[in-house]
Amino acid sequence: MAYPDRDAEYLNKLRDYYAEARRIPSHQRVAELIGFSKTAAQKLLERLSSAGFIIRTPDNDAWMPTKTFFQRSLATSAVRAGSPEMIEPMQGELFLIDDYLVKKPSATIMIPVKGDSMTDAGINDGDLAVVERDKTAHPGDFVVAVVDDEFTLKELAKEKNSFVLKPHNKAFSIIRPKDVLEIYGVMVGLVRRYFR
Amino acid sequence: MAYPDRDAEYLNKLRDYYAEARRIPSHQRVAELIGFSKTAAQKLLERLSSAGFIIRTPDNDAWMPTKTFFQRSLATSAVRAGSPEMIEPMQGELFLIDDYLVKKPSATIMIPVKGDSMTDAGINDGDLAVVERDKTAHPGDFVVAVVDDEFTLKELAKEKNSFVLKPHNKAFSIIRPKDVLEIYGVMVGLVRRYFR
DNA sequence: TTGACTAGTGATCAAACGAACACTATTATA
DNA sequence: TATAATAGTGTTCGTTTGATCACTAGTCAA
Repeated sequence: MAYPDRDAEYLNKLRDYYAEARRIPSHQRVAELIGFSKTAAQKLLERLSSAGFIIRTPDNDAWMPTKTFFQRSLATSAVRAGSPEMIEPMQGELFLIDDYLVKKPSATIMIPVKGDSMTDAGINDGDLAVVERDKTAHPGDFVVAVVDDEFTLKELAKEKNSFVLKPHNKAFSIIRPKDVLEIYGVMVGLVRRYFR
Repeated sequence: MAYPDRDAEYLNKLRDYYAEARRIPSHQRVAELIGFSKTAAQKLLERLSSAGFIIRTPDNDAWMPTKTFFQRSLATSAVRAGSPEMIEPMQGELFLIDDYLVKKPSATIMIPVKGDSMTDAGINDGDLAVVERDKTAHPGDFVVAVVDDEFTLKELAKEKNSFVLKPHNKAFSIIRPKDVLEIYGVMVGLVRRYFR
C-alpha cells in the first residue's frame, strides 16, 4: 500500500488551518495548503464530507466543520513501553472536550473565575467554570451563587438548618447569606488555558 | 436618540448566523441577513472590526471572530451591577471549548493526569491535560516528560546547567534526569469534570 | 489482462466576491 | 446654523470562487 491514508494527513492540515482562520478554506486555498490542484482539493473536501468531517452550510455556499472535525485522540493509558513516538494521533479513542464537559448545551454557560477563594480546590483566577443552570445543587457541589449582585463560586455546604457558601482557601471565611441563598448554577467542569 | 446602537443588534444577527454556518459570511450575505446594501455590510464589518469583534484571517481574505465575538452581555437576564463578563451559552455550540484550548489540532493530545504532584498548581488527579507535541518548551512551562517509560507532568526548570522537573507539591521532590530529559509535549490547557 | 475504481491534473466559465468611488440623509457638535 | 461624522444607497471593476468536463496514472480484484 503506497497510499495508505493520505486523507488523515490532509485533514490534519485542514484542522490546523481552521484553528488559525476559523473557517474551512476555499478550494483554491486547500489546493495551496496541501500542494494540490484545485479540482483535487474539491474532491478531497467531498471525501471528507462523506467521511463526516465537514458538511455544507445552511446556505449551501461553503463547507463547515462537524463535531467530528474537532475530535482528537485521548491517550487512554499513561503507561506504555517503548518510544513515545509510537503514540500517534488516531491511536486511542476519539474525543471531544465539549461533549466531555457539556451535557445540556442550552443550559450551560461559561463563567470566568475571579479571585483566589477556591485555589485549594485547584480552581485558579482566570479559569473558566462550566456552569449548568437548571441542575439541582446538593451540599458538597461547587455552585455559582449570586451574592451582593455578584457571581461567586463556592462550595455549597449545610450548617445547622441553613445553606452556606464555603470557600476553599484558608484566607477566606464562610459566607452566610442573610436571607435566601440565590444559586445561579452548578459547576460541572473547569477549563484552563496556559497560553493565549 | 431613535437609533442608539443598531450595531449591537446586527452583531447578534451575525452571531446567530455564525452559530449555524460557523463562519463570518460574505458582504452580500451580511447584506441579505440584515436587509442592507452590500456596501453597508462592508462598512458594518469594518466597524465591528474596529470594535474588536472580528479580525481578518491570517491570509487576509476573510473575517474571523475574536474572543469578544463570543461574549454576550446579560441583556437577556436580569441586569446586575458588577456582573462578570460571561461567555455565550453553549446553545447552538457557538462557543467550542475545543476551539478555545487547541491551537494546533494535529499536534495536540489529551493526557489524563495521575497523582497529586501538581496540586499546588491547581492540577488534580483525574484532570485532563491538553498537551501540544511540537511546541518548544521553556523553563517555567508545564511539560509532559517521559520518565521510566511513563508520562510525568511537571514544571520544566533549569538548575545550574541542566533541566530538571519540578513538582508543585511539597511532598514531592525535584526529578533530576540521569541522562537526557525526554520531553513529550507542553501543557497548553486543562480540563476537569465534576460529574460523570 | 482487462476493467473498474480512485486520486490526481488542467482548462473553461458564469456567478459571486471584495474593494473602491461618488453620492445622500441623518445625527452630533462647536 | 454651519459643519463634521456617521450610516446608508447604488454602481463599477478586476479577481476569486465553485462547478463541470475531459483526461491520466496508479491500485485492485475478477
